[in-house]
Amino acid sequence: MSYGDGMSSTRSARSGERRAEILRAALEVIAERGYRGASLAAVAERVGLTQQGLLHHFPSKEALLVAVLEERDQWDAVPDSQWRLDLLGSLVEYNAMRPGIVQTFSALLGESVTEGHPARAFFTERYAGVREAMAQVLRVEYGERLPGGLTPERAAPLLVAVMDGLQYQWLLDPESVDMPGAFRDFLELLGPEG
Amino acid sequence: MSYGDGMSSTRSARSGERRAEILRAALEVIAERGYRGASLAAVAERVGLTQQGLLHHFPSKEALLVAVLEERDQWDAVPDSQWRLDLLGSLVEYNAMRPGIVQTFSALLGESVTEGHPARAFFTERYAGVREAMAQVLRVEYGERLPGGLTPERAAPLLVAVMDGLQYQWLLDPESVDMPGAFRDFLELLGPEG
DNA sequence: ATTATCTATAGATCTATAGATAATGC
DNA sequence: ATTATCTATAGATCTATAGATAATGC
Repeated sequence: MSYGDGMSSTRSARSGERRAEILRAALEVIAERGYRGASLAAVAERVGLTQQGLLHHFPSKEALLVAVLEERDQWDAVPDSQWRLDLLGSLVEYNAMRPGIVQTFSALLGESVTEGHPARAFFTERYAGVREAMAQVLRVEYGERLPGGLTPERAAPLLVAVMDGLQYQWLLDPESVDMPGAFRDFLELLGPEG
Repeated sequence: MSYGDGMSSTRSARSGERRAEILRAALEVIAERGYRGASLAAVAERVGLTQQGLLHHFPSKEALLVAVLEERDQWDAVPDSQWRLDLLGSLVEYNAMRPGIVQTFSALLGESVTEGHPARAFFTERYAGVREAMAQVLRVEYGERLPGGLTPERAAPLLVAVMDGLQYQWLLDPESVDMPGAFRDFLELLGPEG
C-alpha cells in the first residue's frame, strides 16, 4: 500500500514544502522537549515563521502531532511481515546513525502512556501491528517452534521489547551501550538460524 | 545499606508525613501527565494545599522531582547483585500489580532522554548500576558462558531492555500483553538454568 | 479568489517570590 | 522562634482566534 504524495490538487507544491519543513522542525523540537514540552513558537521559529503563521498550516498543536505521526516513513523504515529476520540487525544499525529520530520516537512513546495523550491510540495500534509482523517474520525463519519452546507469537513481544528497551539505554549512555551489538546478541540468543 | 528514616532531628514527624503525602501525590500526577506536564498546583490540590503551600515543603518543582526519584524504594524493589535470577519473574509479576508506579517510571524514563531533563543523570547512572547488578546475577546463575556464547556483561543490557520494553507494550495494551508471561519466556530463552 | 503571513490579543496556565497570619514547640 | 499555610502578585509562557495585508493563481 503506497501512500500518496500528500499534496493533491488542493494544495500547491510550495505549500507541501512548507508543511514538510514544519514537520521536520516539529520532529526536532519534540526530540528536544517531548510533545507536551514542545511549543508551537519553538517549531515556528525554526522555520522562520511566527506561531500564528504556523497555525495556518496546521490548525492546532494536536493536528501537528498527528501529522508527524502519520508521516511515519521515519520509523517505518520499520518492518512489515515481508521482512527477513537478518535484516533487523541492519535496521538497528541504521537507527544508531540517526539518534534524532530515535529520540523523537522514544520521547513520544514514553509520553504516550500518560493519560489522554494524543499519541496513545497511535502507539497502541502500532505495537499490535508490529507484534503481528514480527511474529510472521519469526515464523518464516523458524516455523512454529522456536528455541525455548516459544511460538512466534510469544517471541514477538520480546523482540520488540528488546529493540525499544535498548534504545532508551543507548540514548541515555551511547558510550556504554552498543545498541546494534546487543541486538545481534539477542538474535544469537534466539537460536541457530538467527 | 539501609537508608535512614528521612526525618532527622531537624524535621518534625508531622512534616515528614506531609512530605510523604506530597511525594505520593507527585508520583500520581507524574504518572498521569509526565513531569513537564505535571503542575505544582495539581499536586498541591491532591493533598489539599495551595501551590504556594506546597513550595514550602519543596522549594522548586525540580526539587520535588529529585525527591521523588530519590525515594526510589518504589522502583528499588529493583534488584541489586544479591538477587537471584528466578526472583526476577516475581518482580515483574509484582510490577504488573502496580500499574501506577510502572507508569510513573516509564513516563519519566521516556522524558528523561530529552534535552536538559532533570532526571537524565539519574537514569543514566541508574541504568549503569542496574546493568552491573544484572550481570552479576547472571554470573551467579550461569558462570561466564551463557547460551548463545554470551557473557554476563553482554546479556545484562538485554535483560534490562526486555523488562523496560515490555512495560511500554503492557501499559499501552494490558489486555494484549502478558508482561510477566513474556518475561518468563525470555528467561526460558536464556537457557536451561533459568 | 485563495493562500500565506503578520499583528494584536484574549484567556489560561505556570513557577516562584514576598509578606501576612495562624499554629506548634521550646 | 519556627513551621505551615495562605493571599497577592510578578513575569513568563502557551494555544488559539480575529482580522489586516501581501502575494499567487486563475
